Amino acid sequence: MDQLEIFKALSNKTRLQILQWLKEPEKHFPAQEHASFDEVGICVGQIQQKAGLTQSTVSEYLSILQKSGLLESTRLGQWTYYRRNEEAFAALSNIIKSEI
Amino acid sequence: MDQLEIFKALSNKTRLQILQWLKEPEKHFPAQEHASFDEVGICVGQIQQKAGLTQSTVSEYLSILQKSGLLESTRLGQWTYYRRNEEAFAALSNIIKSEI
DNA sequence: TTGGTATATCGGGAAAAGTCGATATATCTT
DNA sequence: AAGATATATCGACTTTTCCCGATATACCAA
Repeated sequence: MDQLEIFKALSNKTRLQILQWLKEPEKHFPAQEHASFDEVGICVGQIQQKAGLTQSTVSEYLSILQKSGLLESTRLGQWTYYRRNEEAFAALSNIIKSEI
Repeated sequence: MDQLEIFKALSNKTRLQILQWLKEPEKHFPAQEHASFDEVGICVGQIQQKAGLTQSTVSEYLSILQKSGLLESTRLGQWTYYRRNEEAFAALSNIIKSEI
């Protein structure tokens, strides 16, 4: 758990927004055909549309969030789904309370 | 409480380090003549020495941390003392647990 | 009021992050 | 195998951050 890397990942408006959207997918995204929200999360395309940035930018943002540990990804067919890693958030909360 | 501003403030190795030092001042800094650790914190010069960066850089870093709310400052004579704002850390921990 | 010390601010060069379009890769369909 | 779709990666340009030296400001002491 690299604190610095996590804080860098969180230092961007759009990435913070994405994390919030993924907290309540059914509230922020239309139903998906090929996979369920709960199991694998949301695919890149849906997130990209909502973010209003280019595909390459959003793909990279998701990668940054994943490398930090805050998101997890699952590849299903031609789609990559991202979902929150709630354990990482809990751990971060504790780190701030006790270590930082 | 501007989350983005806080995370940006935390996105630097030296600034994270400073926060840790200020958590246990007596452990990381020599005794001060003009003020007590508990009441006002540590003066810029002490922090600068320990950080090994220039005075201007450290002064700016402390200002960034203060603007984010994580530090508070007190001016006493020609010295400015910085100390942690523990409430801000607690609030941040809660935000991560519940909002982000 | 002059000089000394502590801190803040300013201007700039280097490095990193933001963001894009183009292209590569992976997978599906036919 | 060929074309279509989804995602990842690359190269380039712009903006932000890092960090410095120089200078300004504030306060103190004589």
